[in-house]
Amino acid sequence: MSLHLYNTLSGKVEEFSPATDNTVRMYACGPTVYDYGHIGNFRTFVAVDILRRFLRQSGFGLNHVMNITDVDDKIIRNAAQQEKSVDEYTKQYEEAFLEDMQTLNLERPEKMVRATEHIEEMARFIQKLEEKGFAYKTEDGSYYFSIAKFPEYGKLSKKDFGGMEVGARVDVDEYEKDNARDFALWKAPKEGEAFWESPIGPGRPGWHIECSAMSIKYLGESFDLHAGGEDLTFPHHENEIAQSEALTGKQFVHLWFHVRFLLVEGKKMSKSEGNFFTLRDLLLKGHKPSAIRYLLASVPYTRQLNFTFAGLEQAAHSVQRLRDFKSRLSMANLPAGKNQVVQDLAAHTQLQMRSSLDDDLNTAQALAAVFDMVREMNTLADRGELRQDDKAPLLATLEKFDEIFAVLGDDDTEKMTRAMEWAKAHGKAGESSLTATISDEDAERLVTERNNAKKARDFARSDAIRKQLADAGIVVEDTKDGTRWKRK
RNA sequence: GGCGCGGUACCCAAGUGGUAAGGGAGAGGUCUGCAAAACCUUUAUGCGUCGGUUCGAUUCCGACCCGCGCCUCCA
Repeated sequence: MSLHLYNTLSGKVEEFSPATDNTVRMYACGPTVYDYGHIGNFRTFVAVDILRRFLRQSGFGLNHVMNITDVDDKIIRNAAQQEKSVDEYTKQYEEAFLEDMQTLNLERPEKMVRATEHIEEMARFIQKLEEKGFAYKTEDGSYYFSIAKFPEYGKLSKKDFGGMEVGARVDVDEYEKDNARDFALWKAPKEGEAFWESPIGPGRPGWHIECSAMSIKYLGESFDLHAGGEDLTFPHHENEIAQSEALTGKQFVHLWFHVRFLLVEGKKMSKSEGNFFTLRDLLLKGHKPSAIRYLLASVPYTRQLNFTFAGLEQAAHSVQRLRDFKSRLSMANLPAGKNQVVQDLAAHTQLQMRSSLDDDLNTAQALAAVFDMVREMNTLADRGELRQDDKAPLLATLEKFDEIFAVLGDDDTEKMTRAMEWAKAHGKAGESSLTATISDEDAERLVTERNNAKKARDFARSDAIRKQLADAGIVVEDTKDGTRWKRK
C-alpha cells in the first residue's frame, strides 16, 4: 500500500502523491503569536510533524511552508494595551514558539514566513481580485471578497450558500458589505490602531489573505497539501480557496489535511473550565516533553484525543519501556551469529509500521507493531536466544520508528531545566514542581562508586548510594551486562 | 436548526461480516544481595441502548440516548 490520507475536500481517504515531481509542496497554518502555545495547538503541530516525517521516510522531498501570523485584531489590541509595537509584542511569542517546537522535537519547516513581511504581496493580490471583479472596496477603504461571484464557495466545508441574497447591502460591524457572508480582505485603519501603507491604501490585511498570498508565492498557484486544525476548515480555508481560485482560475490545493481537536480531561479546553494548559505549564508541572509528544502522537490525527494527566503518566511509562528496550539491546553482550527469527521479525515490524502509517497515519497501530516486537525480543533475550548480529536490524527498526515518533532520545531533563529557568526569569518559578537533579557526570561518578562498594560486598554503602541517586531522580539498574542508570 | 465525528475492559486506544491489537494500571508467579527491568499467567461471551438484515454483527441498516466539532478570525 502507498500513502493514503483523508482529504476534507473530497470527504474520502485518497491515495496521496505530489503532482509535479517527487517533492511535496505543503503549507501548514502556523501560530498566531499573541500568547504562548497551548497543548491544543501542539496537537495539530505534532500531527503535521508526523506527516512530514513520514512523507520523507516514504521517499518524498519536502517543501513545507509555515506561516507566522503576526498581525490580527487581538495582537493589535494587546500590543496597544501594553504600549508596545506590534513587532515588539509578537517577537517574544514567536521566539517562545520556536523554542516550544524544539521542546517537542518538531522539525523546522523548510520555510517559515511572517505575515507582516508580505503586506505588499497581499495588497497586489487584492488589487487583482478587484480587477477581476471578485473584490470591492467600501467607502471607508476596506476591501471585501464577494462570495456571490464565486459559485463554488462552500465546497470545502460542505455548506450551501445558494440561497443567499445578493445586492442589498447589509450593515454589519460598522462596515458596508454586499452580503453578510462576504469576508474582509483588507481592513481600513481605525483610530489609533496600527496600520501599514500599501498599494491599495493604508490598513491591515484580513486574516485569510496572508495564507493565500504566501502559499502561492512560495509553492505556486496549485500545490499538494494544506494543513491546519479542524476549526480552520471554515471560514479560514474556505476563504483561502475562494480568493486563490478566483485569482488563478486553478485548483488551489489538492489535499486538505485537518487535525481533530483534543479534549482535556474529557472536556473542551477552555480557560473557564480550568483545563487550559500551555506546553510550558506542563513542563513546569514536571511532565516530560517526550511523554507529551508521545501522548499527542499516539492517537491518530483524525480522532478526538482525550488529553489527561493520567494519560500523560501512562505515556511516560510507554516511552520508558521503549527506551529500556533500546538500552538493554545496546549494551547487551551477545554470542556471535544471528537468529533468523529476529531478522524476520525486524523486517516484519518495519513493514507493519509502514503500512499502518500508510493508512491515513494510523499511529496507534504503528505503535502496537513496535511494542509487539519489543515484547517478543525481550522474551528471546531472557531466554538467551539473541545473537550479536541481531542487534543491528532491531536497532535499525527502532531508528525507523523514532524517525517518526521522535521520543527515544533522552534530553527531557535538559528541556525541563530550560523551562524552569525561563519560569524563574519570568517570576513563575513558584509553579514549578521539578525536583532538583544532578549532572550526568555526577551520576556516573556515583554509579561507579556504588559498583565498587557492591564488588566489595558493602551492600549498606551501595544501597545508600542508590538512595542518594534516587533522591536526585535517578534510577539504577543492575543487569548481567552491567549497570545502567536513567532519569525518572 | 444545518453539516460532520465519536461512544470498545479500571484508564488510554486499534480493529474486523465469522467471533476482540497495543500501552498503562491491578492481581499472582519467575528472576534478583537489595531494587529495578524483563518474562509468564490473569483482568470485555463483551464492543452506548433497542430493533432489523444475515447461517453469523461489535463490524451493515434504522431509531433512540450520550459526548464532541464547525456554522460571528479558538489548533
